[in-house]
Amino acid sequence: MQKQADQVVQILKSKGLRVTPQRFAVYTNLLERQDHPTAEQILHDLNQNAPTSSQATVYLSLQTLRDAGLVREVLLEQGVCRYDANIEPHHHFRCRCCGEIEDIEWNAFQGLGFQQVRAGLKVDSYEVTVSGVCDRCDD
Amino acid sequence: MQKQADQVVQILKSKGLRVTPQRFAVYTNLLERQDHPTAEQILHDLNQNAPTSSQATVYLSLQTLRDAGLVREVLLEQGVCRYDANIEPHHHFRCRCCGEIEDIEWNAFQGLGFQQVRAGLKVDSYEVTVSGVCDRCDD
DNA sequence: AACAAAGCTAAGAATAGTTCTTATTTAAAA
DNA sequence: TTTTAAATAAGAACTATTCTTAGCTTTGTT
Repeated sequence: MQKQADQVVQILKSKGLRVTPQRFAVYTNLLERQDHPTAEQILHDLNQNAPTSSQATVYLSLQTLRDAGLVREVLLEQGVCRYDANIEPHHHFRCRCCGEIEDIEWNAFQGLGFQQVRAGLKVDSYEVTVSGVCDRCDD
Repeated sequence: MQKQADQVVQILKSKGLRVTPQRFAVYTNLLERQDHPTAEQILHDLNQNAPTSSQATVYLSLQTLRDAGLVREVLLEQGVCRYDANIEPHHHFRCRCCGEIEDIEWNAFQGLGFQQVRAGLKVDSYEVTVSGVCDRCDD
């Protein structure tokens, strides 16, 4: 566990970021979770026991981590910005019943070709967003 | 042109919506555009010459049209909700330089299979979001 | 043609999420 | 240590969206 913490410190430093307790807390919180929390949820989670980060700091930390490429935003609902510390390329599934978002591994959609995208567009990346019902809701 | 207006009226009525000037204006504005405007842009556009719709009415009209399945929301940037009157299944390309969003026809990604999505998930629909640089920016 | 009922709109207030401002504090390099 | 550039806290400000309430239009019914 201590080792993991050291790794996180190294990752942050390698991106040229100063390792502050707040920034560290935001990032490790995201790394530990499997869900895709909002800034608000992270703030609440961190301050549950003792106050550790102000609202502005959480928002700013998330922006900083996003700019450093350590977390990504997930936008699937209007007005809701979620965060994801899984920066491996992957896709998302969203249950239209409970709203839960879960990752889909990258190679679930092998063979996606770009032959027919019009010529002028230079493709950097892409992502598939799947909508449906998960097994928790579909009983 | 008059004919198109009649068609629009018929479409709205077929969804059980009353045809008010404001709602009609919002919908035809969206139908005429190739881009993916925000509520704010539509409001501005409609009120450019003479005041025709209040802010609340535009927002509510868009919600109503969305619930009726006549327009869809496009969420690709944090805090920005765009609207699209193209309800044929299709994908989106977003230029990371100018931010423009353009449609990609549905069959540009034929052969997407769902074999490897985990068993519990029931897939209703999906959509590919492509990020890159368009030819207006890449000179 | 007039009426009633349901639904719609305007205007501004309210809300939610996010960002900004400024003074203070702190991590990390010298 | 000392320095200094960067980060934080607190609350104000801002932006996009939604709500509230009163008044107005369609549309179905007479």
